Amino acid sequence: MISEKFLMGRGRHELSDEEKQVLEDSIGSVRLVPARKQIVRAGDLIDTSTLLVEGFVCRYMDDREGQRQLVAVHVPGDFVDLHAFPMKRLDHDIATLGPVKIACFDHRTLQGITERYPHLTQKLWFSTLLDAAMHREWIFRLGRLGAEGRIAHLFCELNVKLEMVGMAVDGRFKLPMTQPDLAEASGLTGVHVNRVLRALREKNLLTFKAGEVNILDRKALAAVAEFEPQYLYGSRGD
Amino acid sequence: MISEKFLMGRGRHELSDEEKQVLEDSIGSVRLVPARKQIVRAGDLIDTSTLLVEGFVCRYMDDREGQRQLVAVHVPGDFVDLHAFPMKRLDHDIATLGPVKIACFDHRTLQGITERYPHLTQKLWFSTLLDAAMHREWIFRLGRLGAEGRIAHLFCELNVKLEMVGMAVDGRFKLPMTQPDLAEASGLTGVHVNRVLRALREKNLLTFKAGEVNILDRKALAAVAEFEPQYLYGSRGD
DNA sequence: CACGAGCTTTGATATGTATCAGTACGAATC
DNA sequence: GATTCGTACTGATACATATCAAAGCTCGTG
Repeated sequence: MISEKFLMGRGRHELSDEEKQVLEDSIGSVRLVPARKQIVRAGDLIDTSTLLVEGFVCRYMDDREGQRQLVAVHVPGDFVDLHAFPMKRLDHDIATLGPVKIACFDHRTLQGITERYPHLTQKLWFSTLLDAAMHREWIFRLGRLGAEGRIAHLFCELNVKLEMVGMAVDGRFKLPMTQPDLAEASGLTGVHVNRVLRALREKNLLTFKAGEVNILDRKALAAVAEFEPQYLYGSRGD
Repeated sequence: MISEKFLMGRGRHELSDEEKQVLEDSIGSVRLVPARKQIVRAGDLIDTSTLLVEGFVCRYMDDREGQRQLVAVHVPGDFVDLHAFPMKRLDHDIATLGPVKIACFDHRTLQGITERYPHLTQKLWFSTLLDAAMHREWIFRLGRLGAEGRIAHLFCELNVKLEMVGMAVDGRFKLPMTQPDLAEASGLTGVHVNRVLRALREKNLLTFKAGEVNILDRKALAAVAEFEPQYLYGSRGD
């Protein structure tokens, strides 16, 4: 099932078999996209939304000098631009990090879901709000944490998200990002990211080498990051 | 009509008279809350959502030392914690800035709307995504702008939002925030906010005195802030 | 197999913002 | 009319991060 990772670890079990099937049958096409390609440009009118099946994509905005600020990093199972369905346009760009596989959902098909499946619709809504919760956490990260905390927080978040879809084991996972990418996600320069990574390495908190993250001391890293993962689950009661 | 400002300036006209009435009739109670009171605490299970009718509220998260980071400032017409309806819990706190009037919507009532009024439901969904768009803009603001840009951006955003509901005229509006509040919204210290405000004043861009903002040079201020307001309208095609 | 482009790493210096330590002012309270 | 408390403002110094410059490394490509 192509959509099997959707909401995995965040209430996928609350979808009925019928709902899972409706979602799966709503997939219009599946595409492969190479690394470092733009998928959507800010301002474009769009009529499909994208579920990430394999690989990593990011969302970002450019400042006046063309410098990027990443606003989200997505992993398999994320409905990357579902919010474009109610919004019609995107206010930012989306690009791949590594090579990816994506599933496209036509907005007319999604429209049909909202008319016939209110519970499934609410789950789709819910998934867009998980993104909003992550956005808030990033605001906190950039507003209140120093450089080490920001980088540490990013790795903590990715680790939990990847664990939920079985792509991180024991604090180890692949991540097709460079140091300048981490800088763009953290409001720092590439040079400084390099020094921060060394500091984290020397404290035996984590290593990041050749696109491979290894979290050595999860608890200490979370402390540096002031990281509390509840927001990733939607803070639900169950 | 208590809910008359909901989506005002962002597609309220796309709601039918029936839908407006359904929304109005869904109001469970209207409450007055004094300034500087917490309305919702992070982690609480909640079963109502709050439409802001009059006044200002903010959402925020605390760091380990109890320092706040504001993640949003809300103005009348904003459905402050509608996202708590699909989410059940909040991952952050909500507090009033000045005294406010709020309208409460029971989640069971909202549930009924999602089952019977798919178009209205989509508008509610849309309104939560406007918040997400603002969150993204704040990430950009904190990640890529310096102190002057951050403060300028905040004022630009509030000006546009307040204009949409008729509460800002010609760049002038009331804002019950202190300099330390601005600092908490901008990832700065209160002391530095004070210097930044002086700089903006000396450049004849804006004044902020006794809770009253006066934007003197809107265009120049927007330039400092790298501010482009499309995101506030939901980037819609119309 | 050599080359080049982008990534990683390092050092020296510059700059922006925080921190510390107050003073001044204004509005509410007695 | 004096007092108090929060808010606004100022100066001196410390620190974190940016900027500039350059060398080494890696991997894909011709």
